[in-house]
Amino acid sequence: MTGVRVRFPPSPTGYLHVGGARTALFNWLLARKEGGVLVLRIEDTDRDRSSEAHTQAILDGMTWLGLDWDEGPFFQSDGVERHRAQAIQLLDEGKAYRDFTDPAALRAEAEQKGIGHPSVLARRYADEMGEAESARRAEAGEPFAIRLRVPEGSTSWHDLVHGRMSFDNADIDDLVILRADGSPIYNLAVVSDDAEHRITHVIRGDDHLSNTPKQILLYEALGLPVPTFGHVPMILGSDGKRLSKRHGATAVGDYAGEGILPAAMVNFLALLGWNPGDDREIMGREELIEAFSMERVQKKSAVFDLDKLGWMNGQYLARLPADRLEPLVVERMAARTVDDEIAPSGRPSAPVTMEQLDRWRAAPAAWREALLELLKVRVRSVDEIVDQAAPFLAPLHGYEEAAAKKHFYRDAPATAARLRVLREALAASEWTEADLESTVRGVADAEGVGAGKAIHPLRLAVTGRGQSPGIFEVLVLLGREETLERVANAGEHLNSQPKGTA
RNA sequence: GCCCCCAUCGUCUAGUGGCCUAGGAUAUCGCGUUCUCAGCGCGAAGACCGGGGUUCGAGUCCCCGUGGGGGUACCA
Repeated sequence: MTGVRVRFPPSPTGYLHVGGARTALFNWLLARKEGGVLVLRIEDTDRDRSSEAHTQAILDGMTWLGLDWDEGPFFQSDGVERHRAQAIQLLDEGKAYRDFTDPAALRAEAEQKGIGHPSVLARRYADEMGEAESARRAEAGEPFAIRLRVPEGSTSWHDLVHGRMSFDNADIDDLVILRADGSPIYNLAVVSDDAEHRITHVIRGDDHLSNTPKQILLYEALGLPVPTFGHVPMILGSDGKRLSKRHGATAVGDYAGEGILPAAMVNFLALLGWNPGDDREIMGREELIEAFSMERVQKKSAVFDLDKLGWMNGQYLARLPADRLEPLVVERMAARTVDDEIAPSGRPSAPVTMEQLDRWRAAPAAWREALLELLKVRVRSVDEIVDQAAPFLAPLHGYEEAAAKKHFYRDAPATAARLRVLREALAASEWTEADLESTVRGVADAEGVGAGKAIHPLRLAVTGRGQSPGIFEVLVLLGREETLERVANAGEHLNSQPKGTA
């Protein structure tokens, strides 16, 4: 019997957070591994902070990651009648009681009397009042909250990641389960909904560890089957603090926008608090599902390490076939396009001009794919590909300063002369990698200098940068005409430089 | 304050009493390949939080401390 039913219940108060995404992933992996069902439930009971836009953002995040769900999305708010009925049921059965006190006043009084839990006062008042009086005041329309009467003893469970867990009930206060305004409180709502959805395994963040005994008490009071719990570690920022905005991007959508591949993100997230038990790191979806097990989930919280995410993304990028990479590149280019024609190129994350985008689209597929083959192995994100593709798509707007200093201006007259020779040789050369190479090396030999003396200025001349893929591959893609023009431009640039030698 | 969880290289982790002079990955550094960058190959440096036990033997078990995290709401 499989019958595993898990759930992911985000609250739509923001975008899909990487922590939430990781929790969702573990649930998804477990469901897929066991042939079970993943239920998506939007916990929208906090009306003030919830929004439809956020709900959509979360669904989008799930979809982007490729985490599909089998049932839902359900909405917690749709269950309030049931929640309320269950609170009343507990009241009727004497497992809960009415609290007529004012929350702030009760808290103040408890503090003043040195009582840890305000609820002990609430319970005392309820008991002193008696059921008849309580019912009478409720009947009279006096507002009241409903609190669970926590029994004596202790509450324990076997946690899938922490093992045996046990809490003394004396440390658990009589939690409110229904507010005075008739709305249910979170702990009742989750329990009710999870039972309603026949959830068998509650896999959630560590931060719910101390909610668990309260919820178990609720299951028991309501006579509902208690699911299996597994509390996965939280994800922290680089400083060991809870991951938050100030650590940088925390929404999965941010990473989509930075050119991270969903497969890389999934792989990376899976390895945060879990490992397959061997040295594998790059693991595809199916491989992850196959290897996943709650037994290997870590107890220790993990730090979200951008460096490693970047490395992993680079691995995925390098392995992605160019024809599948192409649409992603176009997407990122389009997203970064600006109307300004003279957007500075050569700077990382520079805006993409319409001209570049148009040229890309106009280029033959074979050319685009050849370029991607060259670029994809030397980057960590799709956006870096966009950056590095720029010199191939638009005229140069200047030369990288440090590289120009080194390869142009150090001996400007000689460099200019050499570029002239180079241009002539190139003009006469066959346009294949091998021919270009012997042409360029031939020029260097003839001048009695190392090949680097020809190659580096040439690279700078045609790409405007000090770094690029192999120069001969670059020339082939750039084409004869464009190459000759750029080399000529570089020569002119050097001649017009008053700097002379350095 | 009280309750709870956690603790191996900077980071992700392997390790379930002897296989550990602690393994892998990332990041860092060096060497090689080479026209640069990236990649790739090779190598270096880098950790069992502290103290007590238990045991012939402890990174592994127990206790205390310390540190970090979470909870303690008529938030979710």
